Amino acid sequence: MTDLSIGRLATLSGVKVPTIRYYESIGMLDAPPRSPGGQRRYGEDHLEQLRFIRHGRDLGFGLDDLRALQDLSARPDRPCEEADGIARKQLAEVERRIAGLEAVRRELERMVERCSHGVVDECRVIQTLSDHGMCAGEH
Amino acid sequence: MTDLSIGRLATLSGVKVPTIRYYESIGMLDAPPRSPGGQRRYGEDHLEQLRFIRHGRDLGFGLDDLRALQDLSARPDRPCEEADGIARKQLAEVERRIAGLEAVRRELERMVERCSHGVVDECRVIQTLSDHGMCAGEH
DNA sequence: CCTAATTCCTATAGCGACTAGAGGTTCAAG
DNA sequence: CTTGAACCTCTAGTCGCTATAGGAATTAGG
Repeated sequence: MTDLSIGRLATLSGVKVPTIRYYESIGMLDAPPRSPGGQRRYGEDHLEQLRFIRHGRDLGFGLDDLRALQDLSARPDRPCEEADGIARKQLAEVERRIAGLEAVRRELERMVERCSHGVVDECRVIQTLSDHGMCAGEH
Repeated sequence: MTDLSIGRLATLSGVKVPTIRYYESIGMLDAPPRSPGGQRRYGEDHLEQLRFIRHGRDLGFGLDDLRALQDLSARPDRPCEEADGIARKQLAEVERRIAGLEAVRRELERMVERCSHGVVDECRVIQTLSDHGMCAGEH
């Protein structure tokens, strides 16, 4: 029975100490038992739980979605439609964000490429931001 | 001399009314004169300024960067190096974000594709989040 | 066993960039 | 002149943390 301090758990999970306490405070992570002096003492199960959250966050899931996915993973006999739906929704959102950022990247590239390195008055960067007509079709 | 209400300015600029007031409160947008009853009355210059901000926000610039760019655009005789630098920094940031999201998209696609639509216990979505080994190399 | 350094505790406030709501006032159309 | 939409200020909330203050507990070394 491993007996991890919060700092050790932070190192092993890649989640910072204040973030772990924050997760506990909002009910994302189970509250662990405490040492005689009142410090948190975690076990393997907490480490698992925290890695689950961490991985989900890295994939861009919101904490609400992760709570739902956590609840589902605790009920292995239920159909996985809901989990699948959450993942698909997230995939769609990520694709939407990529598409938006690609458009942004193209416009930024045009800005930067055409910059003549002269004075502000002729600067493509400032001009692009000022001339709303150049981007009217994009948003 | 156009004399726009805040609602009209919001419609013309695509920036919401509370956001316009927020921009004024943080000094992003010049405070306009007021009607006898105390309501804001905007001119063309404010519309220009707000469109500049809006366009910059759409391109992902932070308000600090936009403040700097605004200051530069008011000094047309200065070299545009700084503006160029801000734009390049933003382009790099956008490229970084796209790369991250592409990796996320690939992992989400694997999750969703392999979902067998069975029960949670065999669900690829939940498994992927739980099995940290599957993603160890990616973050 | 004692001390010093490190880690831990709670509680509160702040970040960016808004958004929402309450409760009241002004304006413009009919 | 009335009505209802739009406006006003102020405060608090959103998301997911992060930072700070002021202490208490733990651990490593001597």
